[in-house]
Amino acid sequence: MSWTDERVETLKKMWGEGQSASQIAKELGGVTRNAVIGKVHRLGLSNRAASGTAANPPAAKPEPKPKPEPKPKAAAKAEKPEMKTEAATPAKPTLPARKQIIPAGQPLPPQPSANEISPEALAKVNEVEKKAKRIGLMDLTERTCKWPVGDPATEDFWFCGLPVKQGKPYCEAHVGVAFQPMSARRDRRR
DNA sequence: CCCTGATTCGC
DNA sequence: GCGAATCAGG
Repeated sequence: MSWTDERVETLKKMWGEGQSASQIAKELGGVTRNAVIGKVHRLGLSNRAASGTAANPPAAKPEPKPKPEPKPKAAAKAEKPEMKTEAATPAKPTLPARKQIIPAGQPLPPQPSANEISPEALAKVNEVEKKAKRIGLMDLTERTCKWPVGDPATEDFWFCGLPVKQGKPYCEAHVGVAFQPMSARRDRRR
């Protein structure tokens, strides 16, 4: 793939909209986020306002930075910065979403009531639940999907456990059914 | 671990 | 000009 006018245009547009390099790369296809970033720089449209990272407001780049020469190559990597700041997470005592603790056999009332969720999203969830890690409450971490599956009062209860969609408590698929846009949720039918 | 953008440098 | 590898940070 090469940087055709069209592709560059899309790149500019998306970058302007604040899309991440990886998203842009995904959209364009055939390129990696590195390629996108590289192009962005070459085009000179780098710093998108004062972003959270790479702060360099005024003049502050007189660091020639000779050459760290940080490549011992074949040397074993027995070095670990290890900036462990956060201790282990002791598992959450409460369920992340939806109240539960309902005796088995009872008609589960709310639950992510299907029916008014986009069919596509539901289908996706069904697929995903086949590959789910099926982890237990104690195995939940910041990056595991916390979507509960099954009846908590039964042995047949587990959490999705797939990688979360960064920031969100659920994986891609479950985010889809968990956070429905108001617009899509309201009055589907018709 | 996941992700971000920034830089370098052989091609 | 290009972008993988690397770096630096969240």
